[in-house]
Amino acid sequence: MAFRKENHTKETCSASLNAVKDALYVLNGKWKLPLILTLQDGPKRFNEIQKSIGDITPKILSKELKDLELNEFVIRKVFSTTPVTVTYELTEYSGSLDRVIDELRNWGMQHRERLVMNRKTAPVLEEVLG
Amino acid sequence: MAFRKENHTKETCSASLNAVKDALYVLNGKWKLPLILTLQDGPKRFNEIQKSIGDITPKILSKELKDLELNEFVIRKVFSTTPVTVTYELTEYSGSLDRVIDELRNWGMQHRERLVMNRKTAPVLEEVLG
DNA sequence: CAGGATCCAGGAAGATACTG
DNA sequence: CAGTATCTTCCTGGATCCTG
Repeated sequence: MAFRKENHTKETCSASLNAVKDALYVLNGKWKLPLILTLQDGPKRFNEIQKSIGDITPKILSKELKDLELNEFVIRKVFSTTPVTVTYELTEYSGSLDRVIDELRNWGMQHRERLVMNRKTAPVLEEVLG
Repeated sequence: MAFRKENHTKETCSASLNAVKDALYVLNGKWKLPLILTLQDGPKRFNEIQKSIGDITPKILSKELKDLELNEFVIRKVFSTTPVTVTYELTEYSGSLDRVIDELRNWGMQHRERLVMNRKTAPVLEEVLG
């Protein structure tokens, strides 16, 4: 129970806030999740990834993969073929996200159902899902 | 265990993805979390909120509060005093976020520790936390 | 093939001023 | 007090072209 009253000093509170922001930050952006998902099929090469998630430009893909590398979710392997082959694959550590993602997914599903049941339109969600 | 291999069809996968995106969306942005946190102290008025989280402009605060209302995390109450008094307070439903936030917070803390231990600088996190 | 370089568009957020 | 209106700025991400 994060941030509950009994433990609600400024210090613990802002520490908690920062931790949550850390977590949100590594998952945020348009491509992080799709990238992680597609790599769960196994190692893939740059162009394979690009095809599999469609419409991502090389620049963005490159940047996103570097982010994922920095956070140790993805490992980049270079093979000295000609021309060189580069593969990206998920690390074991990336599995630590499973619990978080699972929680987000469950909450997200019930939230959408709730809004629909209440016959409220939810522009914020519609925007995201098209 | 989201997105695990055995259940990895395109349909279930993209449904899961969308649910996660829904959840991320409602928590995202610069002000959603700070706002929820400050309202955990109890109902507050517009200007009180503004002072308590510092540096948010009325326009942004107004918009963020409307988002939180749409998602049913916050309820707006108008009192016919002169001048009118408006309070914002958390709904019970907002408590459903506790589990999610808790999971995010725990993961965020261990992730930061991990990166520090590995002596990797983590630009992505440093940017966020200053 | 695997990316980097350059330029550009759109949305989120800030500054400032104003109103019922 | 509780916002709205307008203008500007910044930042993410996209388009296009280029190279070891």
